[in-house]
Parts: sequence; structure tokens; C-alpha cells
Amino acid sequence: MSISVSIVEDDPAVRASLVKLIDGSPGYRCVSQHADAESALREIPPVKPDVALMDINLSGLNGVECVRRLKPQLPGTQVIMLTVYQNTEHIFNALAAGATGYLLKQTPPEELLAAIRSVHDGGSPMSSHIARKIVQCFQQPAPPVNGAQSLSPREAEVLGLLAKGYLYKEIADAMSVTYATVHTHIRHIYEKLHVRSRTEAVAKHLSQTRSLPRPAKAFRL
Amino acid sequence: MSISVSIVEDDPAVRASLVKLIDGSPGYRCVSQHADAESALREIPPVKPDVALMDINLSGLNGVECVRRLKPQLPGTQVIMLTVYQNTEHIFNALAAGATGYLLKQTPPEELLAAIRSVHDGGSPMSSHIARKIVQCFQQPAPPVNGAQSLSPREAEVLGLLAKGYLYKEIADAMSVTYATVHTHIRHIYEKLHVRSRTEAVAKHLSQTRSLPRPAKAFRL
DNA sequence: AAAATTATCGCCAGAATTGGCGATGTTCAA
DNA sequence: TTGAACATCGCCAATTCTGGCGATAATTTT
Repeated sequence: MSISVSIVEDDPAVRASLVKLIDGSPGYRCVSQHADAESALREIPPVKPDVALMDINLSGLNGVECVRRLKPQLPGTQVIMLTVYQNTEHIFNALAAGATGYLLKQTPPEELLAAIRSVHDGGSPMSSHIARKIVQCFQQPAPPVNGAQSLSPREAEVLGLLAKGYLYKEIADAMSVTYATVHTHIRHIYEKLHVRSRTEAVAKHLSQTRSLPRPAKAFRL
Repeated sequence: MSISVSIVEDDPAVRASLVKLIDGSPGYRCVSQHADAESALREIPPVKPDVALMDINLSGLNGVECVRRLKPQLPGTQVIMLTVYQNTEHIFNALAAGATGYLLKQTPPEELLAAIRSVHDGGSPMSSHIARKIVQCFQQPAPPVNGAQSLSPREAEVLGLLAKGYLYKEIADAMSVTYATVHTHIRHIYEKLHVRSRTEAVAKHLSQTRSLPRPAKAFRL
């Protein structure tokens, strides 16, 4: 069974050549093409393609938004973004919106076909450099503003329990020390983090222990 | 100039074949080999290889830890993890520790060489399926259990300020209502979120507004 | 029209937190 | 060896939160 592909691309020439490539390759067939996000949102769901190639730069609703709305209706369809942008923000937004692959428009035809097969086969096609950007996300070693770095092991432990909503007394029990000691640790924590309440300390803590990448501002929303 | 490679692999046979592959290929040269993390940590830094192939499963200190300690000393060296494990936890831990590539041991020789070149060239080599796992990280949708959905607009507003560490009185001023009203809103918030303190409410709030992926437990440390 | 939800206000008392000030002992680096 | 950072303990008072109980009014839903 060949892989069914939908194409969303506003440039008629590019779109035509994509259709030609897909339909001209055995094992692939183009089942729909769309010049803008709006029509894509209307017409793609009934078609249920295996894969969608989505230009990221559409007039009107952009490709990222289009994916965001399309994906919930078509969880089985894998979306590959096509773009000229290689910047981190775009990449993350697209992936967060539900895209599975991310290719540059300059990708040669054979690779594009390989990517379509790959994404259909459980992979996430992307250029090597884009992969690196994503990997770097995991490495951003919460570098600078980590007031928490200066927390002693014991203090960090207290903060962890504080974040779970434990009472001072419960923390004391959990750590086998007295209430007074917990109290003192917490005072030191507040000093070091420059906060004045449990809530602020926890907020700071959660924003820093955040296990994962916090790539770009873009992500915060 | 050929790419210098260090190899860390405890199985002598596998290590030997890797060395043979590297040294037998033009454009690559193996500059050191190590049977365990400890000797790797001692011997690799002076060598400053372009690329290090690191078995993830070493006796003693494991490969991930080895990378974590090596990378700060050798920011220019790109590390590719070699492993039989394909599970998410290992992948994330390795990347977070500073690895740039992640390949399965079953990777064919030519691909391994291509990966070494790729990582040296600014890429992040990894199998298509591993890439997918990483991408999925960015897609983990704000989970369903959003008790916050039932919060009224006003309550949500209060919670937001609560999360910033505002005192009841400050929230009252900010919202131009009385302390009593804030107090009531907060009581309702606690009921709806099933929490008993400001800290718990804020923790819940932050964990849900969190724009980004929160991959695995593994990440929490 | 009755009921539920939301937003607003109030009192009171117990519980928890915060902060000021001080103390002892250990460990580790200068 | 002297100081700095850490972990431990203590007292006391002021502030802040939490929860129980109740109330009015507007809006929305049923």
C-alpha cells in the first residue's frame, strides 16, 4: 500500500513540483493539495492522509497553527514541516504544535521521499543540524541565574519537601531533625534565593528543577 | 585533516572491531581506546579527540556519568553514545549529560562512520526512531487532569497572583477587592484543586501552565 | 421560577510561617 | 590554625494562612 500524502503549500510552483514528485514516485501518492491553512483545515480531515507536508510560512493562518488544529483531529497523520527557517524558535513551536518532522525546503527530492517514508515508519526526519538544535535543548545547563546552586545539600532537600507542600513539622520528621533545624534551613534558603515566602521559593525551585529543556521564550507560550 | 576518535567500550571484541573500523577508514583515526569510564576520564582529556564513542553500559561508572564528567573538560569533543537500550530514560539522560549523538550498537559500520562525520560537522546523529522519541517530548500535551479548568476566571486570576508569592492583602489591592474576598476565592480554589495550602496550589498551577515537555521521571534527577 | 455558579463581603480562632537573635559542633579549605 | 560554610538546636513575637460558618447580589443554567 502506498503512502498517502497531503500537501499544504502556498506557492503554486513549489506545490506543483511537490505533487509531481510524490505522484511520480512509486509507493507514494498525493491525495490532496491546499494553498492555505484554512482550506487545509477543511479538506484534510476527511482525507485522512498518512503524511502531510506543511509549509510553515503560509499567508493567513501559519503552518504551525494549522498543525496545532489539525493534529487533534488526525492523530494518525504525521506532519512534516517544510521551511526555510532554521531558527530554534520555529522548530520548537512546530514540534510542540504536533509536527513530527522538520525539513528545510532545500532538501533534495530523494531525501524528502525518504523522510516521508521514515515518518510513516515511526521516525522523525530532520536534518542533522536541526537535530543538534533540539539536542542542545536538553543540554542547556540552567546556567546563570541558579541561586539554587548555592544551596547546600541539606537545604536542597528541605526545599524539595517544601515544594511538596510539607509542613515544617512533616519535613522535620521526614529528615529526622527538629522543627528548629528545618526552620533554620528554610531561613537560609530564603536568603539565598532572595525570597520571602514558601511559595516564592517553590516557584523558583520548580522553574529551575524543571527537568526539561526550556528552549526559547517562544515556548512559554 | 582526519577526525580523531576515542573509544570507550568494555567489551574487548567490540572495542577492537570499532578501532579497526575507524583506523581502517580514510579520514578517521582512532586516537585512544578505553575499557572503562575511570581510565577514560584520566586518559581522554589530554588527547582531546574530535569525537568520542561511548558505550552506555560500562561496569563501574556508567557511560552517562562518564560523559557528564568528561564534557565540561572537553567542550569541543562531541560524544556519541553507543547502546543497546532504546528506552526514553536512557536517551534523555545521555543527552542531558552532554552527549550529542545516540546510536544503537546494531548500527551498520558505514552509518557509524557517517554519524561520526555528522557529529563533527555540527549534526546530531541518531536513529529515526530515537529522534521520534525526542520529538514526542515536545508534544506531551498538557495532561487532561486539569482541575484548573473548573476554576472561575476570577479564581484563576487569584491563583496567578498567589503563584507570584503575593500576600492576600497584596492580591486584594491588585484586584481591587477586599481581603475577605480574596480569602474566599482562595478557599474555593483549594477545594477545587484538592489542596490544602498555597504551596500545593501553586505547584499544581505551575505544573500545568508549564509550556514545555516534562519527559520522564528520570529527568527530575 | 428555582437552582447553581460566581463574586463579593464579614468574623473568629487555631495553625503555620516568618524573622530576629543566639548557640554548639563538624568539616574543609586557605 | 583560623575562618567559612554547614548542620544542628533553641526561644519569642509578629505576621500570615487556613478553615468553619454565614451573608447578599448578579448571572447563568436548568
